Amino acid sequence: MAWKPSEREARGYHHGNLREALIQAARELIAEKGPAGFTFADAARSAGVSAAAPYRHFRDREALMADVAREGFQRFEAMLAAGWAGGKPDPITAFHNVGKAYLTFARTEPAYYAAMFESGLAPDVTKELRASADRAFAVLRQAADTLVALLPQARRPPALMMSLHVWSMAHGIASLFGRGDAGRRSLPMSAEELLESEMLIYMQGLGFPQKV
Amino acid sequence: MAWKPSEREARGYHHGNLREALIQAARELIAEKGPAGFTFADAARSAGVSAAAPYRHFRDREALMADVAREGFQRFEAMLAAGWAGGKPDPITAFHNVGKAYLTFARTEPAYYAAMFESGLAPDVTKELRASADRAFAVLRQAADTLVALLPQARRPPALMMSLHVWSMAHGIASLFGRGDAGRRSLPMSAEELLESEMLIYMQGLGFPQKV
DNA sequence: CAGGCCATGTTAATGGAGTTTACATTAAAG
DNA sequence: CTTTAATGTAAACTCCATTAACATGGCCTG
Repeated sequence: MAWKPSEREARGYHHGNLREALIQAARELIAEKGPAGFTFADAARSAGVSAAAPYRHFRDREALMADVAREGFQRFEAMLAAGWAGGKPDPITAFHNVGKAYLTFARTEPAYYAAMFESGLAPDVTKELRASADRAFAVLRQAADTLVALLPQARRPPALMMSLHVWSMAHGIASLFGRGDAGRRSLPMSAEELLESEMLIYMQGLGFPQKV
Repeated sequence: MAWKPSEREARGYHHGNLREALIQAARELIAEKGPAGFTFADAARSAGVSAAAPYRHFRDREALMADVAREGFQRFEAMLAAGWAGGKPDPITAFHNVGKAYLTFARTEPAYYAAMFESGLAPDVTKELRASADRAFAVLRQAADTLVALLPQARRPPALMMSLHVWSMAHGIASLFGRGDAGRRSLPMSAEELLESEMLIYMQGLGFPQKV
């Protein structure tokens, strides 16, 4: 009775990298059925191991979710930083690119995005989670620092406030219209166009010129 | 063997208004443990009936959630409309009051808000749900109509776009900073102040005067 | 290269909870 | 008084979480 000899042969008794495999499985399940749509046992099944195996790597389901979110924030940070591109070609264009990167991430990585923002996870269940989230926000914050420095000192808004404003715009649009999932609202324009125009008007209100 | 005679006497064999009682129970459970934090059976337990009773009123958990959300959108609409107050005392002030009402709703009715926006419910699982959501948005939309009419025709933005922008701001802030739940990020200012300043800058960008 | 440690998985057992079907009771109508 | 639809109940069934006891094999040490 050779019980699934191929699988066992393929990976042996030990999985080799179960931790990452579980995170990957969780991502796929979240993408399929939402952040509440999987159980610890489901993740184990998807990874091809017994239901007890995950306990060697994660205390419980929430710990697994927290690690998915942490990984997500790391990639998010990288994506926002790539959008900013050190302020090239000019700070204002680069700022808009950060906004685009935000929406691109939400659309191309809905599973990470859901784990990060819609899983009901407290931002500081873990020191590491909180830290990675802060690092991602810091990209936005630092971009805002650069931008306000372009304005005459008398009319500089607080950079923290400005970064919170832009974060709320991007997050609002991503949450409401950002994902391709069937159920979303239809729009007369794309989420990207919507955010672009919103940021444009906002920055006009702060007295930025359209271009540098 | 008088099994809980008092309760039975109090309501008789039939509950009388189980449907509403289940919605109420769901709200309390959502407020406690988040939109994923309750089951059909939990709701039944909270309402004081057996686990199978809810099936007489709702096809499944999702149908119950949809009705909570529908009720939520109705109250939401009323709250936004009260904030608008027909454009009194003046349209710009009234518009800001709509924003405040949005945040107030998110804070004072976190259960409704979660069911409406964070439950993973598709906007059109139900005709009624979709309709009630549209009616709530229509308040914002109509306020925007009134506002753009204040601008000289040459510089009028599309009112639909403007309403989507403001919706995304309010929703973004409510989602990120709006609830008192322990886990949220700390801020240098209140969510209300943040939204107020954001809308102010945005409207300045559109060329609105600070006051009428 | 042998021996043994220990991280990693497996099986099995237990307890608890959710869902669902078949049956029971009440209220209201004829 | 009987019928019938609405409303609940009870119990079977399935699945999940969790733990304990055992198995495997990679890798360090001598």
